[in-house]
Amino acid sequence: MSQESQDKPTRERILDAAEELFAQRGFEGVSVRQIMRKADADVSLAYYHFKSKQDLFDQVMLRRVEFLNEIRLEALEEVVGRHVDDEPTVEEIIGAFTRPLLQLLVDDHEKWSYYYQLIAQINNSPDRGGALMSRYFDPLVSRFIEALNKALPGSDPADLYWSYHFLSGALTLTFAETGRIDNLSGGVCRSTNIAAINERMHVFLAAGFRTLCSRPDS
Amino acid sequence: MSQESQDKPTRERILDAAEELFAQRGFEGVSVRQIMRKADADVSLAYYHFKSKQDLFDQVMLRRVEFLNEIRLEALEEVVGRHVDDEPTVEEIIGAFTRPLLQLLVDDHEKWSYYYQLIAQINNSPDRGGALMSRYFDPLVSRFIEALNKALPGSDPADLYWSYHFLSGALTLTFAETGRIDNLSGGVCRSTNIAAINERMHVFLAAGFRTLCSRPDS
DNA sequence: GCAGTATTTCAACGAGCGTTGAATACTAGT
DNA sequence: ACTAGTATTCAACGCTCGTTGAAATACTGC
Repeated sequence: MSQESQDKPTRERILDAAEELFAQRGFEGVSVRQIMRKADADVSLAYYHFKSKQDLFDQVMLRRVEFLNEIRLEALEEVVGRHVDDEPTVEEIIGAFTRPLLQLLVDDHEKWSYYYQLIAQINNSPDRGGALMSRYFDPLVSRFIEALNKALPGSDPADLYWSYHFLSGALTLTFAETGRIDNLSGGVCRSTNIAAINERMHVFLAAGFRTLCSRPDS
Repeated sequence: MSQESQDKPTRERILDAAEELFAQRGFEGVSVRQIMRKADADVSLAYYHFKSKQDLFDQVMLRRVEFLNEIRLEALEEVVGRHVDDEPTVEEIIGAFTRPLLQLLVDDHEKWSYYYQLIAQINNSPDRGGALMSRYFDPLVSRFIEALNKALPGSDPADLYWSYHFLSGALTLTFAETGRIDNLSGGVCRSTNIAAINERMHVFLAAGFRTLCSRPDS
């Protein structure tokens, strides 16, 4: 249980409650009344602070996305700046893409885990998932793919985009924290073990990129 | 638009309509009335053929899962049987895991695409996704991981399970057909281009498995 | 202490929700 | 034609939904 009804402003309490519930049950799976019950505030306050349920959802998304894009872009620029004559490696670029996210999860799991779960659901939602993810993340992603293209010279663009697609799926399922790997592995692996993920994810993904994007032309 | 109200039995028409709508908007995002409107049948017929909305959802899942598990197990046994003295390669095993699914999508896209989208959503649903996926697929997945363990002798089990986790994320996002890669790539790649996926997915994933599961002990 | 604004409470609206029971139509077998 | 079972229609139940308007309160600067 998360402790609500602190001294936070009402608007933030609503956003926190909405973030958690939307993450777990989706936009349609949660009612405004349930959100406001969790935020410990009257139903109609939702419509004082936000225009509609949809607007509340949008504000939940927007609250954190800009910060995420900033720190990931800084991480990319950092690894690029570290190389003056040559290009960064695939591993370094993918690390810049994934590590800032994992670091936030380590620093403040309560704050970020629900948001990541929400992103995971949206990324895999056939309804409007593609459009939403593109709107919020594609400018950043294009920068990363550009860098990867330089690190893997002569790659077929389609190979690069499909590689990123596989990366995106692996990353967001990891953030969904569904507990399935806990069941499957009989406890050997845990969804919430960020250190274990941090050791492995970039290794797996960089190998995929390298092999798919460096194969001989077909 | 899919053509409903054919000469199919009512129960199947309901399942078809429910499958499509659940896939696109999730369990809570669709009402029984909407399903029955699409199935071109009276609302109460849903409760003649099924016990409840939840039961209808379960039957949608169960209708196809057994067949999927059968053909994928056969594909695995086929590649194992092809090797009498040695073990199948990682590529062959992953191909047995993914190719039957892709083949069905090629053979009858109308029939399978909504079901795959539903699986994609469930796999990334923090609420009950982990439990559902484990229930339906883990017996089969364990067989594949066993085979992969033989193909990658001496692997750390945690590396194997995490590798499968990344595979699962990449596979289900691909099945979600969200159209995001269409946006991102500016049309270079298309979510529905199964041939392009079939060329690339097993290459990317097998490289990930090999590299992560064969690295020196840390 | 008062004006004015920002926030919160209360009560209600029409609509759609999941679900049910009773009445009707259809399809065999005798 | 009668019956028995299966399939379908119709009307309705209590409930929750998203949203709104007006009244009440709390807060802020003068």
